[in-house]
Amino acid sequence: MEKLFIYNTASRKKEEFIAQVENHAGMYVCGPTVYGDAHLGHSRPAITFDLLFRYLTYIGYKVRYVRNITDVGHLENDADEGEDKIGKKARIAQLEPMEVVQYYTNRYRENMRQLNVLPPSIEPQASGHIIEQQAMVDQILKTGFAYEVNGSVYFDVEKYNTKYHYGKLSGRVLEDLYSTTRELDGQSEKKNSFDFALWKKANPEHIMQWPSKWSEGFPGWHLECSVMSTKYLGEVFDIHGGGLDLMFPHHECEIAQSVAANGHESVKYWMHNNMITINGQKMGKSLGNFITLDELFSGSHQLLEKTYHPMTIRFFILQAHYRNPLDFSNEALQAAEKGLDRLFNALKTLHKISENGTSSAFDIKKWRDKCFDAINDDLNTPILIAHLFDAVKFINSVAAGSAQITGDDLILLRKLMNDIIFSILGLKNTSENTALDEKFDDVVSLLLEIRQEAKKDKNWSLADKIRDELLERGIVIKDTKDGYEWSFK
RNA sequence: GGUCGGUUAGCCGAGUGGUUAGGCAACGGUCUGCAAAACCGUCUACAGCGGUUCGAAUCCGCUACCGACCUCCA
Repeated sequence: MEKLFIYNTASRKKEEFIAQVENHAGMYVCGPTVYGDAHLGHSRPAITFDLLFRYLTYIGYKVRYVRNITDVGHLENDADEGEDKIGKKARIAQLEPMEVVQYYTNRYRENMRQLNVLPPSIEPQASGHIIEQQAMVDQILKTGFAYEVNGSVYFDVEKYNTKYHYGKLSGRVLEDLYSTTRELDGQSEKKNSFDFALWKKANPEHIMQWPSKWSEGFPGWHLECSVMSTKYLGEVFDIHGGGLDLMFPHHECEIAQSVAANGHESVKYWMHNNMITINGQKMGKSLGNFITLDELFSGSHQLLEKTYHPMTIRFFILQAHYRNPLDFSNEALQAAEKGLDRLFNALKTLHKISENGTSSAFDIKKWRDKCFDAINDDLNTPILIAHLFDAVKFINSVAAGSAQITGDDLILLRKLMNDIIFSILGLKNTSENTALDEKFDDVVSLLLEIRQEAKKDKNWSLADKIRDELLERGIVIKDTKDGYEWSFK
C-alpha cells in the first residue's frame, strides 16, 4: 500500500497515515449548516476531503466517510444570545425549520453532485441525534466538567483546563482568552465567557426545541460532531477534517467534550483546509462577499465575467494546495478552464494514438512514481497536476510524430492517466452530453456537415455564414485537421 | 492587542540549501480559404535589510505589508 503522509494540525507536522484498524479508514468532516445556498467556500473542504476519500479508497482502504448536516443548534452572532440560524430562516420564510433544512440539504447535495463530490458513507443530521447528544451531556455532567444553570448546561472550560489543556489544537492559552474573549451584554449564566453551551434552554417562542431532563431546549452546536463521530466511527478514529476557521473554537470544543466524556481524545489526525479569498479577503456568508455555486455555474453574479463549469471550479481548487489560501478571480478561473481543456484534449489524443516505436521517449514508470510521491506528500495536487501536464506534452509529441511510445507503455500510460484524472482527482469531462444534448448535437452536426460540403466546394460565403450565425447564437466552431468541433461560448 | 500563517515572474500557483515546477497570458513558429482552435518553441521570479554557509528565494533575526483566528463562518 502507498505510504501517505498528511499534515496533522495537532502536531503541526506531516505524519505518516497509519490506520487504527488495518486497511480501514474512518473520516469525519464538518459539513454545512443548511440555512442557505452553498458558496464557493463550501466547495473547498468538500473537494479536499472528497479527494482524500477517493485516494484512500484507491490505495486499498475500506473507508467510512461521515460528513454531517448541521440543522440545529448553530446560533448566529454571539454564541449564546444569538438566534438559531435555521430557526431564523424558518421564521423569516414562514416555513417549518425542517422545510428549510430539507430544501437547502437538497440543494447542497445537487451542488456536490455537480462538482463530482462523492456522497459520504453516512450523512447524519444533528436533529436526528438529540438523544445521543443528551447522553453525552449527561456523561460530561457526571465527570464534573459541566454545570447546569436555569435549564441550560455549559461546559466548564476553566475546570477542564486544570486537568487538560484547552486550546492545544489551535495553540491557545486559556489565560489569553480571559482578556480576548468578548464579554456578553447583560448578566450571563455562564461562569466564564469562554464556556460554551452543551444544552440550551429554549425561549417559549423558539421554534426548535426538544424535551430533556434539564429543560425544553436544544443541543449546543459543538456537541453534534463529538457525538456523531463517536457513534459512527468509534471513540477513537483516524481523520477529522474541516475548514481552518472551525479550528477554534469548534474543534477545540470537540476535543474538550470528548476528553471530558471519555477521558481521552478521539481524533488521530486533524486536517484543515485553508480559505478561499476574494480580493484577498475571506469569502463568507457573514461577510456578504460570497458567490454561490449556482451563481458560478450560471454566471449570474456581477463579479463573474462568464459561466464556469463545475469541473473548472474543481480543477481550480485542485491546482492549489489545500493548506494554502486560494484567491478567486475571473482570470485565475479562466486559466484553470483552459488548462483543464488542454488536459482533456490530450486524454482524447491518448486514446487515439498507437504504438509507434520500440522504446519510449518518456520514462512512464518513473513518472508514475513522481505522481504518487506528490499525492502521498500531503495530497499535493498542484505538483501532481504539473506532472500530468508533462505527460500531456509527451502525448502531444507522440501524436505529432516527434516522440515514440511502446505498446506496453501506451497501455500503462492510459491506465495511469485515467486513474489519476478520474478516480483520484475526480475530474469529469466537461463536454459530457446528456440524452437531450445528443439531439441538439445531432442538429448542430448537420449544419456543420453542410458547412464541410460548402468548404469542399470553396463556397466560403456559405461556410462563413454558418459559422457566423452559429456564433451569434453562442456556438463556437473550431475546425480541426480531420473535421470540426463545436462548443458553447 | 494576543496567537498563527503568508509575501514567488504580467496573472494564478508549487517547491527546494547548489540542477527548468506547472497552468494562463504574451511573443515567435507549424497548421489553415480566412478566423478560431490545436500543437511546438521562447519568456528564469522568489518583499526589504542584516546574519549563518563554499553556496539562500530556501535556515536564523529584524523591518514593512497582507491575511486568518480570537464572535457565527467551509
